[in-house]
Amino acid sequence: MDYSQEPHGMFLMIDNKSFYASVESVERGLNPLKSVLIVMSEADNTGSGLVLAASPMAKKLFGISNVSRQYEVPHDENILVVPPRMNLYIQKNLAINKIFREYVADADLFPYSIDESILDMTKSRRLFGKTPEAVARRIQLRIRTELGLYTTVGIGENPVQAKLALDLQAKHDHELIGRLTYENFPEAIWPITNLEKVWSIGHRTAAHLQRLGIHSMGDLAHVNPYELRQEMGMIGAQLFALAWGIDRSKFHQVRPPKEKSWSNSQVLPRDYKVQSEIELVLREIGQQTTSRMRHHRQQAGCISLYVGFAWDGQADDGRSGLHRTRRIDPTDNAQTIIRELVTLFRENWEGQPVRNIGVGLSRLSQSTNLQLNLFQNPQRQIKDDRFDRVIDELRDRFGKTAVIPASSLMKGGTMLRRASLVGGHNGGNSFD
DNA sequence: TCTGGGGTCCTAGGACCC
DNA sequence: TCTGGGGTCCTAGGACCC
Repeated sequence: MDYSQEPHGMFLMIDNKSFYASVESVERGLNPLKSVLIVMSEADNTGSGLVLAASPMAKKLFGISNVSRQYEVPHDENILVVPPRMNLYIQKNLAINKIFREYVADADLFPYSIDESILDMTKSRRLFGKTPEAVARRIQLRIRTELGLYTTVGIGENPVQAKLALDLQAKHDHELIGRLTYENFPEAIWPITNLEKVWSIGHRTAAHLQRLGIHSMGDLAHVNPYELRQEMGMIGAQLFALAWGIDRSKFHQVRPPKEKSWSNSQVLPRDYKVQSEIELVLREIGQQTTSRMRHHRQQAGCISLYVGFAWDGQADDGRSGLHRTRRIDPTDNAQTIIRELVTLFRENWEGQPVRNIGVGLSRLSQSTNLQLNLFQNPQRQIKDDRFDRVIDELRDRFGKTAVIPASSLMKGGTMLRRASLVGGHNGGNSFD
């Protein structure tokens, strides 16, 4: 493989070790590496809590993993169980990225998720250390000293190498640093046989590769790339590049995509069988999603509805449900969007018990002035629109529970209970 | 596994147009 | 009309990530 045409930069992918659990430990004056602490979601719509994060010692001593269920967590007084405070984690994430900006220009910093960022240090590396590892240690120390948090760093010549170095090496390294280059890539990565561990290979793809006789990253690197592309489409071409540590797409894969849709979904506390109850939740979610979108001064040209059915006792792998999308005239009017959602639901639902409801808005565009629909009473439309905006404003100023539809107090409504959640989890304070 | 929640991207077939 | 070719839009569905 000739790497001379490939980009040779210096990228750091930095993540926070057990981020939520570490923040909670620091807040309590505990060392994040020594505390035995788990952050448990209190979202009670399913009745069973979810472990969002476990400290390294909680994982080691009690075998608790990040998405453990409540009932899997042993009862032990040595385990500190705390509720999530999403807003606090967002604040810490901002503080961390502020430190990163001292090492790279704004344009070379790419926050990837709440606990991961990519730094393109190709231009600035010489300023901060002799070797990439030295630069990484320096940044780690800064964050450790200022915020008390431990970070894990993957170093690569391109973003994908940095990501794999982070996931596959740094997390097991005693200095919490991993480094991949074009040169050491085969030695480091090809022996991997548990393909699911590799970023971008999920359960289904791993099984597909197994079926093709590909049992290791080395196997993947030595297939005929044209045949793989034939078999798996563009994914096949990407996987082949991945096996060689090549990142042709630059940031396209690793970079967090720009918001192109808004969606909300929830698991219901029980199976819903009554149409009016299902539609009530559907309206609430429609209202919520529309409200978020409008907050960003956008309107939607496409709506989608997801209705997941209750598990019927069949051992079917795939969960049954219906997913429908529909083009609409671009609008940011909640009543219009909700009407479309309900219509879509009624057209497709055949009475199955429902456990999961989701709403998506896409084909977004900047909403300018209200576009009047020719076929409806203009006064009514203007009034609807003004009403929506007033509600948004109240929610912005006084929180999401300031104004809720009276219908939400009815049986089946979940909005009130969920209003204080951030990302589906407890926000931890009243403003977000 | 008997249900967490919010996202994006890719593929394929049908409808429709010129 | 035993039958062209290229393109776009729409919808459904699959897969993956944090």
